[in-house]
Amino acid sequence: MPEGHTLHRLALDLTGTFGGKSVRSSSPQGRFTAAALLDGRELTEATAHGKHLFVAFDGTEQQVHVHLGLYGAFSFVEQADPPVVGQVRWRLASDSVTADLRGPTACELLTPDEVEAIRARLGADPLDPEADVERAARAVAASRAPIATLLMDQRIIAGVGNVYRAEVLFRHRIDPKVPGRDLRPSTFLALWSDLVDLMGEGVRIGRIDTVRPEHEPDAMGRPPRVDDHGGEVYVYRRDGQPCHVCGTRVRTEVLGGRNLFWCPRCQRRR
DNA sequence: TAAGTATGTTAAG
DNA sequence: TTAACCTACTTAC
Repeated sequence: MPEGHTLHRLALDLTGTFGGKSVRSSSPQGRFTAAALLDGRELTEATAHGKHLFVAFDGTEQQVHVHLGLYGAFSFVEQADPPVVGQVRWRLASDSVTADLRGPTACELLTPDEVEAIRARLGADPLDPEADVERAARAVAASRAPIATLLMDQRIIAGVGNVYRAEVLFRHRIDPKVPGRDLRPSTFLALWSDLVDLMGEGVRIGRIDTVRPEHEPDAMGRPPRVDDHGGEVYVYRRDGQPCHVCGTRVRTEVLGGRNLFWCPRCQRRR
């Protein structure tokens, strides 16, 4: 379930599990041939920028670059040598833990220049305290594209995916189709600030929860509500169902090749 | 068994 | 703008 929070959490998990240890590295599926070059090396650190993961090893400048794509995932098991199930592109293992990577769009060993080239084309990451928010704000203010498209443009904001964009726009009652240039700068900064909070929470709890306490069903004596993807949300994939705030049916439409979800009543142009 | 779906990106047209 | 790609799981037949 890979939006930016997933990758940052993964970086923490990989560093926590394997950091400072020599690891075994292999590609059971065979498609990551460079895996063998890392076998026996010490994993120094894993880091994330947006939806990209980088894994560094002792004694080489090269890093493994992983992009999970739509359905790539790591799975951790506390076993030294579990049987391989399915298509395992990359297996990392210590004496006691094995991490298997399946279905990534990218899993490759890159030179420092190649790593830098990827980082250079990524925009501000809400999960990076050093992120250049002003640069992102300028790009948004200069664009005629809908804010819903801009939020997912990784060159502007790195790490936001389809769930966070729908949810953060709902939380701020913004019409997804408002052009970036028509958005007040203070509104964009409020969106950004909310993304910092929401995605930080996503890293901590490992899923996307965006519903404010006052809209929690628990507060009204109803059972907790968790959507298919495992989090609690206002509009994402809730098309046809009543808005949690006003009861209007949530709408969906394909925008820029992705499914957009919004409440036509709560999110009106103002 | 087959088809459809998914929190993404890239390259071709 | 569309298709292609990587995988696992759910739903339809």
